[in-house]
Amino acid sequence: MEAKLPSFDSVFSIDCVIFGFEAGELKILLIERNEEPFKDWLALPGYIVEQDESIDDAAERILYELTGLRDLHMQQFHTFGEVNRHPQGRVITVAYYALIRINGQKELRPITQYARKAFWHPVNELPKLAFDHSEIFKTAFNKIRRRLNYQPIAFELLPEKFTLTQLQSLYEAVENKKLDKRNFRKKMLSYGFLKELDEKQKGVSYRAAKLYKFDRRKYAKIFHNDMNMDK
Amino acid sequence: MEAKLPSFDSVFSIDCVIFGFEAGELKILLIERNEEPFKDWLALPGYIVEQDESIDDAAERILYELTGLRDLHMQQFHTFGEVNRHPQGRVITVAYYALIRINGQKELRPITQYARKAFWHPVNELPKLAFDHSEIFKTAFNKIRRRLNYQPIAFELLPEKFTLTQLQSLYEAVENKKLDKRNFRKKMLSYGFLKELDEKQKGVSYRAAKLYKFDRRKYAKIFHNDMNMDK
DNA sequence: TTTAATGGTGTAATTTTCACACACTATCTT
DNA sequence: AAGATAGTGTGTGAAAATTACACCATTAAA
Repeated sequence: MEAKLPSFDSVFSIDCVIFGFEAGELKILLIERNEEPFKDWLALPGYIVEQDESIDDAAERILYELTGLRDLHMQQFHTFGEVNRHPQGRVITVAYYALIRINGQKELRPITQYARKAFWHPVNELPKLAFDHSEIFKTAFNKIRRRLNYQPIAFELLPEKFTLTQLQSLYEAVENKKLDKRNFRKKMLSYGFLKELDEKQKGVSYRAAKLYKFDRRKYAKIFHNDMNMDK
Repeated sequence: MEAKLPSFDSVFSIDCVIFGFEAGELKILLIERNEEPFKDWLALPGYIVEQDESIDDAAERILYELTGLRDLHMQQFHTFGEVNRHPQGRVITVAYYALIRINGQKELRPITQYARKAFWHPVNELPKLAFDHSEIFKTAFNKIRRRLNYQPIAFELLPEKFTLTQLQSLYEAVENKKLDKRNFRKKMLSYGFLKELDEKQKGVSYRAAKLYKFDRRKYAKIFHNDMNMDK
């Protein structure tokens, strides 16, 4: 290979905005940094891309190293390239998001020393984050807020078996407004991609709700072209 | 500034997908390359980002140098980071799109030697392009096709004063299907952001159509989200 | 058995979408 | 000046989707 390309001290990085839903609240995954710059600050999980890995691969690796999480389906959403966004030099960062089930028991455990810990934090009361991560988060949140209405992303945040009320409260959390219960149910069920199970909720001290499951096959059949849920 | 960042031979580039609309056809701007690799191939206008410019600034500069076009409102839409997308080394490219009025007379004239010429080409019969530019184009086209239905991007492609038939034929070109004239007009006018002018079309050999203008103020008032095309 | 908490259900009014056909007008041709 | 040509401009009814709205049912705990 000829070395015709210029050689700059330029660096690519990846930052991840990982959304989860727990106790009726939307949360994101943060780390506590253990290195300069911004040592001790809270930040999005993020690090530098190696030369011989694609950015998609890098995103997976970096998230794993900082949080112990693996095999999520991450999605690139924006690239941030202001000259001074990193105090130590030119770093362009490609930002990814993913939506996952928190599940209470999934252990978060940084593999590298670069992060001291990783934990879930509600999106409503986020502190100031390192670098331009607050802006990155805002962009991500706007993206998923829109996407919720035409892509089946809600089901990635809920347990595999969920009640209609849980589904509704997720929509309410993301859109930040109350929805009408009857209309919400009617509409969701009318799509035809929710499979009613024979099971009921357990361990609640009130009437147990039916459990449902998202049926990916039916969904794909119904919206076979692009994943268009609206209109 | 401490030099803590690793020093890789990694390069950022920008590629631009510039859409225009002329004679009922959707077109994009291509260049003929004058340098290896892919010398003599057709490609999207694109080049390498300098160290001291933001990626948005770089996009403007690069488009200007390769095509002579300036001051378009470009929008980042995806970053391509496969390891081997560039035969000479690691190059991650941030892709932008813009929609502009072709206007027949806008001169296209590369400033650098890097492109031999720049010209409009219909999107329907695109040849194979250099690098992964065919894929980049496809991604861009899908983006604007969706966006057309919830953002006022059509008006950037039309002359300032246009007829409803022109507007309709643009929608038909992008969505690739015929629309009903009466319903289309009724719907467009019902939004309330088209301003009917006192002028008529000129120089046509049939009944002249009324001209309309897109009223940005009214649009902003009605859909009080900001007018920018991302999110 | 009562209470507290949430689950589950239907109908009517309104709005939006869609399908559909013909007369009008400006220009060009002969 | 008469006719041909080509695109402009308009309304209605049917069907579908959206909204507003209130009460009884079930479970567990007190």
